[in-house]
Amino acid sequence: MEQDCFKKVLRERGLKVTNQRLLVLETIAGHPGEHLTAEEIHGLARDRYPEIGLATIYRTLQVLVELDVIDKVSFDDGFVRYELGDAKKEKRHHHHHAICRKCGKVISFEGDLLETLEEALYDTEGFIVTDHEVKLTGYCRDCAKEKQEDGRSL
Amino acid sequence: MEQDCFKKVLRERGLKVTNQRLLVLETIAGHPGEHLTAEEIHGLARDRYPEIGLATIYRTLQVLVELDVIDKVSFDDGFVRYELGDAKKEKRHHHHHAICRKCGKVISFEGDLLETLEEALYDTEGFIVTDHEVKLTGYCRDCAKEKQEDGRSL
DNA sequence: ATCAATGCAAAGGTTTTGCAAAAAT
DNA sequence: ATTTTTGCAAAACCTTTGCATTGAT
Repeated sequence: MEQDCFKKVLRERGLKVTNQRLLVLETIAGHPGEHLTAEEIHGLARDRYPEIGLATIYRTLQVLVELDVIDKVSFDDGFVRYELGDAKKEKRHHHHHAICRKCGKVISFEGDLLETLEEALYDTEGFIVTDHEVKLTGYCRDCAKEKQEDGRSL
Repeated sequence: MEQDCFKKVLRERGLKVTNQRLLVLETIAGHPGEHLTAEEIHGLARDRYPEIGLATIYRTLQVLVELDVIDKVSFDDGFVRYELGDAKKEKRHHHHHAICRKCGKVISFEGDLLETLEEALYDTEGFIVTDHEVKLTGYCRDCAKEKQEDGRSL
């Protein structure tokens, strides 16, 4: 059970197991593939626990990031977003994102290209990689089309 | 001359060539390899142009990003940072960053691993990549050592 | 002369913090 | 019983916006 593991990790660090912390984790885990903001998580969590405060969400997210349970991602739209970390489950997944500069649409995909890079970084700098993110920016199919049309009309 | 090219790009888009815009670009160009925040750029720009306002910095940065002259990067420390874009100079450089989770140190390095990924993305999704960033998080040499020691002592 | 860009100050929106009350160990 | 965590509200923070003035074409 995923939850027991989380409880154990909390206790190992001397942190307390609270309903709020379990709920935040469950909320994120319940929306796989999405990139929720703190406020979105707050909204979802309140469905099941109406008195939970936004500050608790933020504080819990910090804890979860620190414990490597979730990852922070940012698509440069002014929000920090969170998604379930891969580190715990398998050795390495490899979630990457392509972000449209025009409409902001995010395409997620997987790929395994970074092993050699990460090894080289350890060899040359002694840097130990615990997570990675590949962020591609550009134009999605629809916006690329529009952009081409705009160019013609100008 | 880099500046004449920039002036041309501005005029092509119907934007005006102002001292402030030139100064912001020069400021960023004058600090290669650094990842300046808006406020840092403001501070540096004011040395040469004391009356320049922070709002102008932000507005100029937006323009420069839109013109592909600079790139936005974020190291999840609450600041958006800017660096000179590579797109203009050569076909593709490939600046990547390794960010220490503990001390925040950023190691920049280069690598060319993404061509196949970008081609695949175009083939499957029609997504046109204009920029990319590889962000590795982990522990730098010093912090990795500390972390190991912390673990022992607990 | 026209229209965009600037500077200032105020507003906006996300995230953090202080503190008393509540909950977990 | 002790210590952490919560919730609320206020504060802090970076960034954007409104508007009159200045500056570029």
